[in-house]
Amino acid sequence: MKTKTTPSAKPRKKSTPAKAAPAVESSAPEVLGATQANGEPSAGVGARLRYVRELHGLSQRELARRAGLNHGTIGCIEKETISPSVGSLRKILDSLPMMLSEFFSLDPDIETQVFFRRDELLDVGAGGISLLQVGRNLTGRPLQILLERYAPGAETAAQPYSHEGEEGGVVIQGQVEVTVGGVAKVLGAGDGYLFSSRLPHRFRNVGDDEAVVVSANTPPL
DNA sequence: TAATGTCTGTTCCGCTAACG
DNA sequence: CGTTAGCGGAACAGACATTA
Repeated sequence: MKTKTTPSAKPRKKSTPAKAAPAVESSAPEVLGATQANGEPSAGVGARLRYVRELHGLSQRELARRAGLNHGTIGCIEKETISPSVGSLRKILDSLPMMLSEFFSLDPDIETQVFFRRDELLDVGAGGISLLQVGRNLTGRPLQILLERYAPGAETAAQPYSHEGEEGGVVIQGQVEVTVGGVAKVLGAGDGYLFSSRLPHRFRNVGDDEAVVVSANTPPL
């Protein structure tokens, strides 16, 4: 259909930028396929890239310009006719900006989901604490909503910890000792809290029954 | 008409097998 | 073990097709 009228007479680069980036290269072929490291099927790199690009309102050419790649390469990646090297993908994501881990945690099918059934909540908790997150992927979102369940005696950490952000919530059931900035308070059903996450804080179920808290965190932990 | 996406042909690089 | 040729694939430039 389309014929290339003149063979490329321009001198080509001795090495492509992607392959010249030593920080991300290894001797083994390092390309990115359509499955995650854990082997689970996932949206392909192409679908993810298209999703992220459109999320940022960029055309293939604009994204290519920012990343220092050819627009045809972006198109091929999105159509999954090629698997980008880690170097190339990194350049693309750096131009957005986005981390590789964020990119591969994206699920374009879920990102647009508005309503979540109970069994669709993602449990991000551990150690006697169930933290059911609304939405499986919060990339690009400033807010995290959790349904927290604490087994009797369960605590978020042995020592209070701090981090950037704000958090607040309401105790639905049970007795939860909330320690913020060295001040401890036992909250019961209907009680709430709101504080800067920069203050050292800790949660502990001091009751005999399971404690339930609905909380909001920004940014997501 | 400009912007955008797709396609084709070419070049270069890395891997692998064959060979000395 | 080192070298070399062949092969596959990433990335490129540029042209064509589509759409607003």
